[in-house]
Amino acid sequence: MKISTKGRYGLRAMVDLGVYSEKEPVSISSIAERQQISDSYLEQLFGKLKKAGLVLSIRGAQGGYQLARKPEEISVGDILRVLEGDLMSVTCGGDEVENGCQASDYCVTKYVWQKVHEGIIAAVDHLALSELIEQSKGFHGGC
Amino acid sequence: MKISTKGRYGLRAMVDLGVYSEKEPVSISSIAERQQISDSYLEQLFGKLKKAGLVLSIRGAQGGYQLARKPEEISVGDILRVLEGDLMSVTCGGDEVENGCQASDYCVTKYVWQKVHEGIIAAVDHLALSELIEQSKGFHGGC
DNA sequence: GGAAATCCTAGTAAATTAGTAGGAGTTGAA
DNA sequence: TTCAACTCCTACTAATTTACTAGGATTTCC
Repeated sequence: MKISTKGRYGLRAMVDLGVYSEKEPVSISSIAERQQISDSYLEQLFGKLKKAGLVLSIRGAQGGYQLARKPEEISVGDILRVLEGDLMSVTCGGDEVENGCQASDYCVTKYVWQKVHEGIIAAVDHLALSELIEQSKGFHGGC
Repeated sequence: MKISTKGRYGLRAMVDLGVYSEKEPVSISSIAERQQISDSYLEQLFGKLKKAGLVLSIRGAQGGYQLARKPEEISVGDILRVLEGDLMSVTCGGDEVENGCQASDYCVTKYVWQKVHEGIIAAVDHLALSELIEQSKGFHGGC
């Protein structure tokens, strides 16, 4: 159970974007350089983020990306859900009762996955991107 | 971000074990049959569970497995940690500050992974296997 | 017109997951 | 004492997912 690079890189990139795109759009390549992430990989992530309506793009020279909403209105959960897919997918049961669940399957364990899911969601949805951006602004140098 | 079959199967198997092993040891094959899981795959999982001290085994004919502790003293977290490895590993920073963390890496995001980790742990460590066993006993039929 | 950018899709190497296979060792019971 | 029912162990493999890379098409400012 771990977060993939999509989520890790993507979140870092969004914080970066929040810090640097207040006035002008920010290009993928500048984020990539600052964050030490491959250009083309980041491109893909921003494709998803755009499709999900979290960022907006300006094409052509001097173009780039900006946050689509105020960073207070974007939660970390919004970002991770786009990049990681469902956070904690509980296949057994879920919405459709029909599929998957065999007779001998104790669905008791489903309760566990729900609890875990709730724990993750609580952590991630109550945290706004703006908080990370603020922290990041007052933060210089290594770890 | 999802739980693998190791965690899902393993947890179900442990509940099954709790239900059926009160008097006699329970064989892998009987669990496998009830839970519709491959024998040899389950074997591997029980290898780990045994090594971790969560179950104990009785070899030879009429042998099998039993819980090593009272189910109230085994948390779901104990089980999942054994089977899934660390729940939510936060590579950046973590214990060693030295490795991985480059100059341009905003460690702000590390805060997020800690929060998520705490959320998962809270859900999973405060839930005893016994609770699932009880639920499961009063539960017959499909989902 | 050309450079700087987004956009889009396909491919691919590496890692992980999920599961098989096969055999060696142990033990209770017929 | 032999056999069947077990655990134990480890190596192998197929499928899936992850983490990229590559290359080109399109848009737009200067």
